[in-house]
Amino acid sequence: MFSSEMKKGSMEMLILSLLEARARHGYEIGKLIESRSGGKLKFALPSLYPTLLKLENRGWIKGRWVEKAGERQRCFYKLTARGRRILTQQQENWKAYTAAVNRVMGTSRA
Amino acid sequence: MFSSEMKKGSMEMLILSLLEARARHGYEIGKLIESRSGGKLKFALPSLYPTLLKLENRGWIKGRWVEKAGERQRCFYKLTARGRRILTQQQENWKAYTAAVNRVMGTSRA
DNA sequence: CTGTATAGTTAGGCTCCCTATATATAGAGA
DNA sequence: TCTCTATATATAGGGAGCCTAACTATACAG
Repeated sequence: MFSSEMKKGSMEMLILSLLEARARHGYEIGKLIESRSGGKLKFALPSLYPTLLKLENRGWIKGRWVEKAGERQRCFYKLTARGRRILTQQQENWKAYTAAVNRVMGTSRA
Repeated sequence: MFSSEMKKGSMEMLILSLLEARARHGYEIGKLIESRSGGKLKFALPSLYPTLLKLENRGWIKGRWVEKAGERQRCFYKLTARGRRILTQQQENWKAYTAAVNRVMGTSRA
């Protein structure tokens, strides 16, 4: 639905924000973004996994592999204390950014 | 102020929207985005000029070189009829996108 | 005569997200 | 039985957008 250009920069914030409530695995995060946006916002799954690793390397999330009998193993990620602080920053930044874009456009007819 | 990743995809729409009122040259567009956003939103000038050429090649804007005595020549771009239609689409798309992102984040605590 | 604002250009590079492809398991339908 | 779909993760290679560095050139202020 939306171009990949427009979506750049928002995947990180969305992942962090979905992990705020509880630990989730990659596939679930991808599906949640899609369903909660009413199918409008989607990210390709192979884009998601490297991003999760990157966020873990930064110490913003922490993954734990879980293996159940007769099930494929899955990695559940949870938000770290640092990730929570970063999320707050990113959400404030997002608000300021959309406000700035809207302000430039809103006054364009002046 | 904002990361280059976050800004991806918005430069085009902002250029088109600033040309809605009247023809402007590249430098003016860059400075207008900065001033109208209260200095928060900035694009590097060398990024602006190739984007203007790209938009012209797509037929969304039309440039005209103006030379005045004792002044450096400047290229004034104006919005074409097609560019005006594209702008409307992009603005609707932008609204839908920000709404989708906010919806995913807003329900993240559920 | 030096610095700053104006105005535009070229070159090279980084990051994000994409598609294509591969692996593996479970369940539904023909 | 065979195929398709959903679940779940990973690697490789590439396109697009914006960045910085460095340059040309004019006008004006100090």
